[in-house]
Amino acid sequence: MDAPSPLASTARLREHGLRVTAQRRAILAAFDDPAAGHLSADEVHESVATELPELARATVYNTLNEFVRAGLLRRIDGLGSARYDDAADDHHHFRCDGCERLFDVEPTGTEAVAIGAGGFEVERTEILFRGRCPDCASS
Amino acid sequence: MDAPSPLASTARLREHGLRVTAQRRAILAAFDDPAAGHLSADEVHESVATELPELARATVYNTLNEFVRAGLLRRIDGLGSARYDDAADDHHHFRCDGCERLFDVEPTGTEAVAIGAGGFEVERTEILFRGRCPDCASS
DNA sequence: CCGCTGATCTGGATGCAGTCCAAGCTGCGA
DNA sequence: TCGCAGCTTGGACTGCATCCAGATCAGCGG
Repeated sequence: MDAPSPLASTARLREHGLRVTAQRRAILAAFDDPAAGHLSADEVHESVATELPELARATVYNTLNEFVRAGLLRRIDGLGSARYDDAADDHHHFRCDGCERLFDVEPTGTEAVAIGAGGFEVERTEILFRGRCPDCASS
Repeated sequence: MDAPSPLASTARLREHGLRVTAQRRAILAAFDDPAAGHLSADEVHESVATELPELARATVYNTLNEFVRAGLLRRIDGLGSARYDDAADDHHHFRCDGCERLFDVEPTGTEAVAIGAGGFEVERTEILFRGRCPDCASS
């Protein structure tokens, strides 16, 4: 298993051609906790507050956008506010119409999906399932 | 082919258990033009303005939400503002990272996609492709 | 190791999609 | 035709997100 550490954050930033700053390391590190998942900009801001109390909200927004552009994070829309996801492991999502929660899922048969024709160069395929989660299904 | 008409709008509203009002018919009719596609709330408001100049913005928002809940329309997030799509024909989308445009596509192999386990009751599967559209790919 | 410079950070103002609310209106079932 | 639950209105309001100008800093060349 890969241990999260300041070193790891620094390395990942450099690999993606980004300058390394304390702010960027802290923001990226907020996504190391696998239990956190699907953080909003304000949750990131809050999560980093203990380490960097001065961090401006604008910096969080700028940095998250930058990370998405660089391919470090994925942006998830459709919940009230934008949420972000570690792009490293590629999973997909299930959105419950009952409790509105978002779950990570790993569907099968995704390799078969393709656009027939048209000259589109597909770089990524995101699949969103909707319906009822196990909890809401039994009620 | 199915001819768009006031009658058709009225019937579709009733079928979905919705009250029929002039506002609702006009808003639903805005999606009859297949060339329009992916309308934002304000574009709907503008499109209906010639017929119903008094239509309140709040009504457009309320009604679009209602239509999505009823299954008449689909909501598309991720562009600057929310956009809406006729839910009748089920297609998927391609988002170009170059020009930011959204295209309708009809991928193959979608039937094979499924969530292995976990007790999720899937009602709908939305697939979003990302990459470069034909125009942007050649540049 | 030092200084430069363009990228980054700050924080406060600003923009704007979308929601809320109270009052008036209306579709439609009885 | 009548009544009322549900719809519409419009103006106020919320909150996510961006913009801006000045201060700061990472990283490179010397």
